[in-house]
Amino acid sequence: MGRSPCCEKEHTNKGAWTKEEDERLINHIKIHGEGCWRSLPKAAGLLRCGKSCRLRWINYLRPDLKRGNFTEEEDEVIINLHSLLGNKWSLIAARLPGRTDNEIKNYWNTHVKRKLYSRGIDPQNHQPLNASAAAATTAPPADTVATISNKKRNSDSISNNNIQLVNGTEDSNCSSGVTTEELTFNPHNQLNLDLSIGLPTNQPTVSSSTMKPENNKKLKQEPQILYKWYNGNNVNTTQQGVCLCYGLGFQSNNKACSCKAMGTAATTVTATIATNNDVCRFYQPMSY
DNA sequence: AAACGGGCCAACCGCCGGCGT
DNA sequence: CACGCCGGCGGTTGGCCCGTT
Repeated sequence: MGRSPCCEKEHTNKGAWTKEEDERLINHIKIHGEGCWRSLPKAAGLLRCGKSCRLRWINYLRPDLKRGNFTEEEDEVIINLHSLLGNKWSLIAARLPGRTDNEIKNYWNTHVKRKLYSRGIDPQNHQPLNASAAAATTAPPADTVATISNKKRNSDSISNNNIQLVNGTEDSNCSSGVTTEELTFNPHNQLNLDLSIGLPTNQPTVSSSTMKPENNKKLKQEPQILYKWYNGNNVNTTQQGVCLCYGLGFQSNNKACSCKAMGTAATTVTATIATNNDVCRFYQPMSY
């Protein structure tokens, strides 16, 4: 069962946006900021669905968008992240400043796929084409393994063959544990993916021994706490930073993993080992 | 010059999760 | 706990553009 439409179908324009509509939208957001998309069209004098306004703004009108061709570096980042995340375009876009999920998705479908095919790589599972054909009969494609389904995103843990997903593990070096999704792919080596947005230091933490479902639930609501923390008294905001982590590496038992830090604004990178569960972690404080 | 076909990309659609009541 | 609203996401579509015949 689908939801009812977000707006009345009648009396709304569809299709390509006119220059005048763009200007109305830009002016409205300049004055009022990004607020309630549902009420925006009426307030801005637009005969458009709120979702349409949002999409137009995010994908086309936003001032921080980087227009133009993708660079080789961006290509490689997209390929690497897609091999880990699958079609999670919004997550991939989060690592490419100025690029939108829609743009990356289109670029993937029109350019990168072809590029990978020309390299003899199956874009679905990032395996050599001939090998992936053989593997298809014996193992699930990488997309199946590496994709965190939206439908399962809230599960505290999921075991599916060699995949284990843990949400909000507070023993991460990202002390906030605000949003952490770890993916442990464990055929023989462990391929670890750690994507998180959090606070690198000074954030109240919960010991793993006290970690219970209700605590986990509490952690998921912490973006509100984060906001207060940054804006509250007695906090020197110049010393704080949002921690944007991305870790990838193969690890061997009890040895430092070979995590490769990605991102350009890193000031330090710390790699550690979690002795309990063989999950490697690091955090990468980002200067504000 | 016209017709055709493929590529590209902005926009739409349907669904989902979070949140407030 | 149930329900409805809203924002966000990924998949798909439709129309424009451009190269080829």
